[in-house]
Amino acid sequence: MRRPSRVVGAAGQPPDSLSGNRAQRTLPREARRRQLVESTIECIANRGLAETRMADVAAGAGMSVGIVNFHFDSKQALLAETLAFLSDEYLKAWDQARAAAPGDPVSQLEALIRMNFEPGICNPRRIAVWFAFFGAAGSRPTYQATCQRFDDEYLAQLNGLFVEVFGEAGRERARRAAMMLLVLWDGFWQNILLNPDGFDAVECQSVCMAWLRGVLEREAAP
Amino acid sequence: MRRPSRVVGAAGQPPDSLSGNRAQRTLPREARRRQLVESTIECIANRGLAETRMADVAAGAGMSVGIVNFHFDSKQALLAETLAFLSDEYLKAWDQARAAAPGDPVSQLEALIRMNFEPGICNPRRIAVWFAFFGAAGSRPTYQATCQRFDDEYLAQLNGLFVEVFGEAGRERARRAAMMLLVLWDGFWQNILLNPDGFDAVECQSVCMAWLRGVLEREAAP
Amino acid sequence: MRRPSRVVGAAGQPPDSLSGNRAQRTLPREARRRQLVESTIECIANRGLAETRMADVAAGAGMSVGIVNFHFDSKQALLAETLAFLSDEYLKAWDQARAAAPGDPVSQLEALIRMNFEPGICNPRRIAVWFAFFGAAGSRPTYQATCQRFDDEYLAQLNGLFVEVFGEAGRERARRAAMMLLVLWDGFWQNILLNPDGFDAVECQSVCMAWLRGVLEREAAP
Amino acid sequence: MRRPSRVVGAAGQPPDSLSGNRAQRTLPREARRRQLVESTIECIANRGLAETRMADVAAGAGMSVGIVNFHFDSKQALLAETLAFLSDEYLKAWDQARAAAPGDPVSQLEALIRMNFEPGICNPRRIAVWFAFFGAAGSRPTYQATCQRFDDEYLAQLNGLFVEVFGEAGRERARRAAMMLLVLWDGFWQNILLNPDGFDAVECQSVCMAWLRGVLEREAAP
DNA sequence: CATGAATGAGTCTTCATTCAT
DNA sequence: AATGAATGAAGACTCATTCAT
Repeated sequence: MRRPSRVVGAAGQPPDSLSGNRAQRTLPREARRRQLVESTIECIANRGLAETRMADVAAGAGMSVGIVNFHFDSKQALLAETLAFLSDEYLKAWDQARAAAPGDPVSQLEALIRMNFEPGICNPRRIAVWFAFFGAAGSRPTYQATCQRFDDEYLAQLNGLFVEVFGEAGRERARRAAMMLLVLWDGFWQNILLNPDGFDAVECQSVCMAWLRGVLEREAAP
Repeated sequence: MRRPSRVVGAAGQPPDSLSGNRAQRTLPREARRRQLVESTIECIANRGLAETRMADVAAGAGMSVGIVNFHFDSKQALLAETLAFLSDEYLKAWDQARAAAPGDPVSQLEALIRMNFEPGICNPRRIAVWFAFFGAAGSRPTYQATCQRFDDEYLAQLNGLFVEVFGEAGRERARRAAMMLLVLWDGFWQNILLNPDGFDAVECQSVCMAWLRGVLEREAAP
Repeated sequence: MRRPSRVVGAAGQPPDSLSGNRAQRTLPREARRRQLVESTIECIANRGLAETRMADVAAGAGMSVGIVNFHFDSKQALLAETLAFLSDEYLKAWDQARAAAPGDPVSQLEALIRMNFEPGICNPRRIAVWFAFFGAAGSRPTYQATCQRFDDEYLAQLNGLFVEVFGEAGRERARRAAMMLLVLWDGFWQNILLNPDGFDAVECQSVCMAWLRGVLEREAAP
Repeated sequence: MRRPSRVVGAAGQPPDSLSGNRAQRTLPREARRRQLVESTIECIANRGLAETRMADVAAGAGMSVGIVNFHFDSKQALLAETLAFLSDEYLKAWDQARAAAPGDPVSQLEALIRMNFEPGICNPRRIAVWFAFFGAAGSRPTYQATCQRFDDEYLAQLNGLFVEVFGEAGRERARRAAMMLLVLWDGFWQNILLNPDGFDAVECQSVCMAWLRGVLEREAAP
């Protein structure tokens, strides 16, 4: 666990100093919030959602407990923000993957599959945090809403890509393929979390790719 | 030293009261434990794992708080038992599905797919509870172990069935198909939990079936 | 810990049996109470007064919890009875020691000193129980009263013996000697309890005897 | 997740309130711990060890329950600290008594006797607390260890003083005298606790002094 | 009489939130 | 803004006592 490292200037410094590092002393509001959210992610990954204390989060960020409640009205707000942060991170990775890939639907799909098993997105800590929220989502409409909203969006995009592949006549096939792909990601993530010895990201990715090839071949073949 | 909690019971009530929800005074040990586990499942489904109080569980079972700790040494023990109960229930459904189906591997696989989306197994309450435990598994080795042990077993059985289908030469294909099927179930469950409007059990089952048919056709075709 | 050994007849036996062992089935009330008191002493010696549970006492006596409350209205009553039992046991040992010794005051005093360090009276378990009650006596007038009443009696008797030795003129000396002896016993007991490595009963007794000899010599000498 | 305990404090009260029994908001860590320990002593004296509740201790110190666990990890830790505090207090009184007295062994011994019956050390409340711990010591090795360690030390010091008096040839007499004195203190304390009507500190002290004079005279006489 | 499951008030402990400094 | 001691409601767990069987 990170030791509390004073982010603000050395304490010896007179508080009324007008020197240039005064700006440092008060980090931008957003930077502080970001630090706290990342500490929250660490804590949840390490100890679980229910075992994450405000004090742990504060200590992990090298701040005092008071400051957490200063930046987030309540623990619930901090957790909601943390989930939003993860969602956003994933959304950005998604958009970036599409933007960086060639425009043809197959390349786009392959890029998304790759993205979903990249270490930055698909690592045990991140997955543990996602599932901590999923576990609470059953009884927390807020979390469920956040997750659902994104799912709808991703499903729609995947659907669009498969429609490009299968054509208008393959609308139903496209829909099912989109569902399959979305579900495969979730399922693999879950198994990477719960059965890390049996599943590793590289193989999971390759199974997804193989599935995609199969789907496309059957399209081409008959 | 504690004072007697109740010197005279709410004994005004006639013993032949019709309020049937009052549990019988004495019941077999296992029956009581079972009642408490089922109340726990209800509570977790309703309020979540972290928000489930011993008092809620007791109230849900129409008992007093003391009796919960009488039958389970601690809240953790109760939760562990609840997960074990769910695991066992699923295992029984699995075995029963296989036993009731014709012996050929395809029938067996179809039976398992059907089982996984049957209302008794795949309903929002049950899934919420499963995911509550998955969410905590990231930080609770006990839960992870319970989940992992079963996963290994199911993966092995699915693998065996697909080997029967694909033959010895298709060992690698069988392995991947087994992983795919396992993962599909998990992924669909997750989406039924998080996006109930977008996914319903019937359609999920049909997508799984379609996937299976596709896998088999490709086996038969070339 | 003794295992619960059914005192009553084998359960197979018809309850309405009129056979002779029926008398066995229901042990005399006093015998039952005595068993429970002795179990209480064991428990207090092993775990302490505060850590002694009614259930422990019952288990130690091989009975059910219900029977304890049947024989003693409350835990307090059981504890009070236990202290009374110890007091009585000590009183009997005292009287017996005096009765068995020659009538001269010195022999009587020596007999009492010997009695106070006999294994039946002065053993770590008994002492631990005594001090458990002394510790509570500070805040429990009932205990204090029991202890005080006996102390007064013993002090008076010792006083009488020393008056016999010192004569009417030595009334004050007798009073002080009596106090000293009473206090020596208490103090040695305490040290046997708290510092068993530094104090053993045999040496304590011998120091008491030496003190007594000293007192008597000084009487004889000048 | 817990709801805020108090959204708006009883803030109507002006900060310059005269209710002096309200502790200052922030005080040195040690000062707070000290306050709590002293409240603990009061509680044990009033209600006994087993009947002392954390809430009582907090209330007695004019603080909230939470702060007790903030300064002491558990009730056990608080009690252990309280015993340590008493031990330390006694040790200091002991050392101070010796330091303030003339260097000759007899003066030292007299000073120690006086100290042991001074109101600051030998008062009903303090004694009740000591015996509460002694009573629990039988089943709590921690307490026993604390008591024993000091006893050994005091016995050694007394032994040293009596050796000075009796000379090398009187080693055995010195040892016994040391034991006697230690034991007299304990015994008198016990009787002051249990039989306050029969024993008062002043007379106890005088009996000890008389005993000491007797021991010394016998040394001088023959 | 005897049993032991059941009851529930009481206790310790935790921790989100507040607020004097 | 920042700190961290302080607050106190809430929850897990204990255990004397009761009572249906």
